[in-house]
Amino acid sequence: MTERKVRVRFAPSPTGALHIGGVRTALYNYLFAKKHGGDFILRIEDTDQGRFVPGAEEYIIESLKWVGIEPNEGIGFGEGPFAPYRQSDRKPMYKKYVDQLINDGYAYYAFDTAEELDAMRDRLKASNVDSKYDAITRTTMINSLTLPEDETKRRLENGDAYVVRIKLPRKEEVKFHDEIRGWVTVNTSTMDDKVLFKSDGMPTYHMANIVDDYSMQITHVIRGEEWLPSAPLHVLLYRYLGWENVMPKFAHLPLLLKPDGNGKLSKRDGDKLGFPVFPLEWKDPNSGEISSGYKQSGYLPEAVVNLLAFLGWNPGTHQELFTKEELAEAFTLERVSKHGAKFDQNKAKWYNQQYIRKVDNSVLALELEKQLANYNIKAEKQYLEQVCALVKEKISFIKELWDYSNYFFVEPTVYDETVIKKRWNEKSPLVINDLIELLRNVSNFDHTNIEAAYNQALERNEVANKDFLQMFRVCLSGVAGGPPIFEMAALFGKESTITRLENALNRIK
RNA sequence: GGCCCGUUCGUCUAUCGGUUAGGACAAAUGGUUUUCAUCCAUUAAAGAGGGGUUCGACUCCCCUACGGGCUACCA
Repeated sequence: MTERKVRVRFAPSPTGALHIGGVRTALYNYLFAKKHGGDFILRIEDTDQGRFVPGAEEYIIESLKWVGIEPNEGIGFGEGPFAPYRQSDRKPMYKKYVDQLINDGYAYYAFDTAEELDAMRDRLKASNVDSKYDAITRTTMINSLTLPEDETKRRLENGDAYVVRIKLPRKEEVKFHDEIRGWVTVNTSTMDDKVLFKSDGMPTYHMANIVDDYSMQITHVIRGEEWLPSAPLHVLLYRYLGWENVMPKFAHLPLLLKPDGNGKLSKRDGDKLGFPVFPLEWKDPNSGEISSGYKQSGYLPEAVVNLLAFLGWNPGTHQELFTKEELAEAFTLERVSKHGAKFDQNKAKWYNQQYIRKVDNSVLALELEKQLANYNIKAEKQYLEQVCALVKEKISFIKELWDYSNYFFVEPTVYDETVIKKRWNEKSPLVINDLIELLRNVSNFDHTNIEAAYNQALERNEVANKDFLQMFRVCLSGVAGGPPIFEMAALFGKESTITRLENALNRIK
């Protein structure tokens, strides 16, 4: 094969939300293309009209945009020189090649009805034989191989429903090289005469896939392992169409498995597993069921890219944090693992934490601002940034910003009971009163001065720091944990700090 | 059932015939933070089983077991 520009494609079907395994497949394609200075194409495989789900195509596009793995050609990303990129729009292109296969003796017409096919399968199953439409069984079925030539012609002219099936040799080894798994050999005796062209005039996946990859000059097919069994069929199609010299290289990715170790991750898992399986929130148009998305769950796209990249691939070094660019640089199909990977929530959380810490406070402030809007709270930008700086390393997900910072915006009305029960005593009101008085006289309300006033109040009442510090925190914020107390108070400001103490005094008894 | 692919700590994985089998997440313990989170240190944790090949196998071959995928006029 001559040196061709690397061109890869991600080719999902718009049958629902794109799940996270699909995003990983897209990512690996993207990384591979970037690594080799090639093109990454988005093609929509919608040959099954019955399974079309409205909104799914838009969802796929939005998802890819969110994670930042944008194709440079294809639906939703500027149609390139190989348009159209939606198989339903390419419908007229396929028939020609199907006819070519028939003329060359590699495919044939079949007129069997669904009932007849079922009957054949039942019959074969009953006699414990593999129930497939193959070199043997096709001789007992109704097709252009068993029908007289003029009868076939008559049926076609009459407009009878038909499909076109590939005519596989009875016994022949099909061998192909997978970039991840090495050589794979399958005998055609275990395969069946797959339908290439459906009675509704649409090609099946197998046919459309080969014609499109060929005509879009795809050099590498990087897809999920579920396609491995049909790869020999695809190899045969390239051969029969005379395209073997430009056949793409294949790489079948290991699957993403459910954490409980039972089966592959699927769209239907929705939220059942306790973590999102979709990049974006998805509302099923049929059931109305809403499934959460990584975005809405507070994941950063950079973290999703990084954690997905490591589910089935690793650089062979100890580095675990990679930017998209670094990934593209380091990525090789050679280092993709062969076995399925269970999704690990903890690791995902850890990745997100790492990325949140890297995010600039001003960016987090914007997110916090959005969350505050839900409560009709407005705050100054500078204040928001300072709050974010204090709480950022405590959170794992963006959406937790509010949970960890709400008391910066709303003065507490309830106080952590455990702490109060343990620490509140007859001296507490005295200390607080002294503290209020001392704080009133602090002119420069920064954390050192607050701390000095605090220590003075303790001394006056002969109270030990450890017996009161957390009490102080609870009076100010209502909760037992949080950022350094005096810095927190400094951010509240003098007025609010004093009000909070007064409120606590009135409410706690 | 048939065919294909796979199998290293609980999880993601490193190792490409010779290692005390390494790292990360999670866990446990201790320390720091007089809180939580962070951070630091420490601990525990793995080659599915059986045959070969070899001076020597986690690594190569075979068998078994187990896991996964496919087996539609779905992709």
